[in-house]
Amino acid sequence: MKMNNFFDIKIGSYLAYPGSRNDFNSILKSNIQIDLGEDEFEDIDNVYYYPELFEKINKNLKEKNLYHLLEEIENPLSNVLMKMEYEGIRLDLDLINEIKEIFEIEIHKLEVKIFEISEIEFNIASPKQLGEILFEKLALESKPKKTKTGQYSTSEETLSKLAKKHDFVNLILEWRSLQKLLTTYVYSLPKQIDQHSNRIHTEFNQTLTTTGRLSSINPNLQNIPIRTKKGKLIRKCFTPRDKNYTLLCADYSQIELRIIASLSGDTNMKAAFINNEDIHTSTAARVFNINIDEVNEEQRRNAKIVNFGIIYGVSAFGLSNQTGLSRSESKEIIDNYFKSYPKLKEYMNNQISFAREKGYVETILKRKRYLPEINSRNAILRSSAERNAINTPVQGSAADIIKLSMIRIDNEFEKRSLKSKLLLQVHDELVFDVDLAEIDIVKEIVTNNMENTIKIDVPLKVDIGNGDNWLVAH
DNA sequence: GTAATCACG
DNA sequence: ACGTACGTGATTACA
Repeated sequence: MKMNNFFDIKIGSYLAYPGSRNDFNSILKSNIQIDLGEDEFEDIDNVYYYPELFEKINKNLKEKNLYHLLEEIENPLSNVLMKMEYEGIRLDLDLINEIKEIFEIEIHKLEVKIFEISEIEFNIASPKQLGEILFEKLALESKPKKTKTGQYSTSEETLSKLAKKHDFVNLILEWRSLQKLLTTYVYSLPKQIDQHSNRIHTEFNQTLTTTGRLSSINPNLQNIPIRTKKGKLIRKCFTPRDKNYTLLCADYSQIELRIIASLSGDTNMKAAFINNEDIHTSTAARVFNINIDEVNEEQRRNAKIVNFGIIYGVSAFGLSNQTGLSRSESKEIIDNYFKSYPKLKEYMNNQISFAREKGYVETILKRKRYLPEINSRNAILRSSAERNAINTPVQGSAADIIKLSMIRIDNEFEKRSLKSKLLLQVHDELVFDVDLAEIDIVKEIVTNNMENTIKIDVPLKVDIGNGDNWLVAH
């Protein structure tokens, strides 16, 4: 076969493990979006025997400008993920059993109190039964909110509003969060410890998300609790492999906002990051037209919500929902926001135009997401595609950056024959099991690669720390 | 199997 | 005039 017309695909050199979800065929389908039609092949070696397939792949890579993404990111990453899955992470069984006892005593107390008030035992976990108790037996609300299937809504949001007036609802909320922690983490994680390695081996899916992020299953180690006091106890159970090791956590500070600052080229937002300002405080100062040192907690909190909203494709309605501000106040804040960061509005409109014209949007490494509904006559579908057009380049570029960092860090570890291992990726964070003797060099390698592997128009900043468990390392 | 809920970035 | 934030996975209840 003549190779001159083809890119030199190094297929096979990376895909070391049979049966992986992240095989070459899946990567082509999801990340490169190559439709192989009826020509699907299971065994990667086959591609060498089917010149027409080989040609089809190369034609796609060339047309879509995706050779680099396949060759420099997704293929080598599959090998890094394989090693992370193989390595696993240690769970402190004694500690999680202590936590189990504490939680079980507490949840039992809650149940006694709840049934005292309801005067009848019912299944608190059943939204249907709970709705009937709350809104019929106890009649806590005159016109209760319903879900789309006609059931009473008992979501956290609905219940939190009710809880101000009725303490009973607080008991339900506490029971729910405790039940969640018990079933999803305390009971389930110990069952997932591998018999041979005594460690938990998650599986990373490289070919699932629409934006280029990874996902994690069996168990999902990308949603280990951290936001609440009790949740933090769960995170504390993840520990280094032994007393000669420490867990190291490195996370990007505000990577998505830095990316949108860079992509939009907005001078004001770029300046905030270049001057190492607190972005939410800076935003509050601009939006509310006050000095940085005059920003109060509430203003910063609202500015933070707007900053996130911008990344998601904000509307005045969505903002007022999140903040409790009125619709008109929200509109005013958003108007001020775009006056403060004028290029951002322009950038968002440009992304939408780009998607309408080309049918897709792309990240800084040319990862593409196709948005066929961007030209739909259905306003709901169209606005959804427009929000995707804004959000995907931001979320996806962050995924590009951390993926390339992971590959570089892995290469560096191999080159220096370090014992320390990359264990987990949580979207903007990497977790390592670090040999204490290597801590200084590992910190240097990790920070340097995460901050400098891909340059954008503002500095990337990494917070790094280590300790005897995942909670204190953070 | 789907809906509802809630854990994370 | 419309309905409303982006991306995931696990658990439980229930049709």
